[in-house]
Amino acid sequence: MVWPLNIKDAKAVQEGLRHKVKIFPLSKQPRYIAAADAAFIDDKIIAAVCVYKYQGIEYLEHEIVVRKITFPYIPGYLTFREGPAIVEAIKKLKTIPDVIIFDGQGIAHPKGLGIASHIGVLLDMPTIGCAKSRLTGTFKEPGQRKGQWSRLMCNGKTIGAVLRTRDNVRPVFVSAGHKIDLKTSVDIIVHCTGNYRIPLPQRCADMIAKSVKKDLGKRV
DNA sequence: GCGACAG
DNA sequence: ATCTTGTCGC
Repeated sequence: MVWPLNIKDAKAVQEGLRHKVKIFPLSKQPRYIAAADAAFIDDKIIAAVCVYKYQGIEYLEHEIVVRKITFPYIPGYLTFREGPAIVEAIKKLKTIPDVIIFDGQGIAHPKGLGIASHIGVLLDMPTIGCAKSRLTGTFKEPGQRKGQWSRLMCNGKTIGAVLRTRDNVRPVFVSAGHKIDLKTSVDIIVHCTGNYRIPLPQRCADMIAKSVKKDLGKRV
């Protein structure tokens, strides 16, 4: 798997993959669900991906990958910065997840190819984008109660959902990644939500990445 | 040219 | 994302 190292090549890659994204409902309820996230320290990126059993949201396993950063953070090109390490971590898993949640957008992206959609196409797996803030699109503030959501719009099209995962807290931005649709994505995110704003598997990946970062920091 | 801008 | 202490609120 080759990754571009500059904006020019990255744009070409996005152009070649953007039309390969497929949106349709998940055929069956997932058995295993995973989530990925990353942390940074010096010139390295720490990718963490954890797998949960969908029924009852039970933790099963996690994998970690640490490698050098090869691309800067540029809005709209997050995949090229975090994708390489995250994909490696996903490939190390013993349990193949039925759907993967990403900390970022799915199709709610300027080119319709956020990190969730991009990696979904690369791995040919169902993926969901669950970002903590908006990248593109307009919306009305959703109701203040957990579970309430409003549509994220772009050119008259619904590209995602602004979902309240807890009462009176900032909403998250959910969008279909690949091989799934918005309704199913929202249902899954709601199912994975405990008493925190961030879905449990995603929160787990975040904590693991940060914990590894802490260890790498105190090099003994 | 100006403002926006996932992590 | 990351840098950072205490602090207000459920």
